[in-house]
Amino acid sequence: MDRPYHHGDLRAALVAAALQAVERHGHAAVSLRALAQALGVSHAAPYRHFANREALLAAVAAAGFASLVEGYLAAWHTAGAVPAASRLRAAARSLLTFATERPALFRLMFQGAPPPGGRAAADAAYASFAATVAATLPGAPEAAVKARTIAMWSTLHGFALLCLEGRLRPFMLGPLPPAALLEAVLDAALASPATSLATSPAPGPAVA
Amino acid sequence: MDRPYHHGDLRAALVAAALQAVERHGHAAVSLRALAQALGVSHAAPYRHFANREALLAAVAAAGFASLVEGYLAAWHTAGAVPAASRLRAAARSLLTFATERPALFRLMFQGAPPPGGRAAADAAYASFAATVAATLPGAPEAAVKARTIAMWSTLHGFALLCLEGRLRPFMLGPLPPAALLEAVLDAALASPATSLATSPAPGPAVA
DNA sequence: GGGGATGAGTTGGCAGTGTCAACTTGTCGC
DNA sequence: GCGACAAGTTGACACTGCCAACTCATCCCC
Repeated sequence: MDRPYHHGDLRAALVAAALQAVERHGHAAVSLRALAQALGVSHAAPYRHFANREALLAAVAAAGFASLVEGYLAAWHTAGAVPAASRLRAAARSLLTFATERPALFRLMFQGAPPPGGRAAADAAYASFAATVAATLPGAPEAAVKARTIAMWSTLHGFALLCLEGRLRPFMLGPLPPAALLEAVLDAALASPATSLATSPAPGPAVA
Repeated sequence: MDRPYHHGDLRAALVAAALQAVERHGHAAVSLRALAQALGVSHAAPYRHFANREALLAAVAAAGFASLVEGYLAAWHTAGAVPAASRLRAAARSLLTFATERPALFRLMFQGAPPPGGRAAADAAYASFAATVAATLPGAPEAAVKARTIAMWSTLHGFALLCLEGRLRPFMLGPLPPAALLEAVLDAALASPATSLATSPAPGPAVA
């Protein structure tokens, strides 16, 4: 049986294969030519569907974001009618689980400046996250909610990356069991400090 | 004037040139061949000093860590006799400054699993950080100190990366001025939640 | 139903990369 | 002076992303 001239849905097949390759060997090791060969098409065929390598990886990252919010919202909803803080904790835990279970994909999603076309998926994911955080702070002023959202995101994002990059070495933990560390970090992420929202004369971060 | 056969200190020259290239164009764009050409040596000369590209980049990252702790400790010491929390805040601010002022170098330092030989510099940097955090928590039990250290690191690390990757978009900040956000994140990082250090049956993070 | 138009896939090639093996050149110690 | 050894060179291989020119299949329209 010889393959037909037209593949059928090469674009989707490429994204799927690239996702698999990313998860298996990291996004640095994906080669368009290797993917094409694995799918039985010629080495230039991918360029009919993606402008370049980066565009294909952006599509993979978008799929990753979709999967991330799916798990996040599922955790949020199945947590049910427990206090809002507990729901948020459950959702945050699902975030960290995603990061540690699919490290290479997570890296791809958050590494490097996001490509122009790839911002939509990331923005949508942020929207879901922000909504759940806001739900735990009813009546708080907008600026305080936004600050809390980004602070919490920072803690979770930083911890996720430190974990999956193998940056947390045993000597840093000492007698502290990993599970306890996880809980402590969740405590830190969820704790709401008395945020001093007075504008102070400090250098601000670059906001793109 | 023709160059002598032996370069003199090609190794140091390579690291310096690579550092410059990283800061200018990002570590993905450094090419051993281009560096060699720029230094007036043949394309294979770098392999006399570095086993491969990764080893050279590891040396650059190590230099970055040295520079990072230099600035960090300077900020810590010049903060002087103010309360411990303020000193730590000043030091933390220097960390974020480093990240936003030298984004490409920071990325290189923390991205991807650290190479076997490149752990020493990162470990030394962590030691400085941990020492300053511990100084603000006199008398606290070891596990609590370690948990606080990593939680604080997570927040700072995450915020730094979100900033320098351009992940913080204007719509996420709304009316919140960047300087206020910075302060809010520092508040969150420095706040000490009532850490529940009881071991709970939750999946722990992978610790390498 | 014949016949373009057009999207999808192919072949071939270019420039550039990391890496290795074999060779040459300089330097230093005996 | 000479031989060992480190440092640098040449040449090659396999691989990559990307582009231009070409071919094939399909679909719409008269």
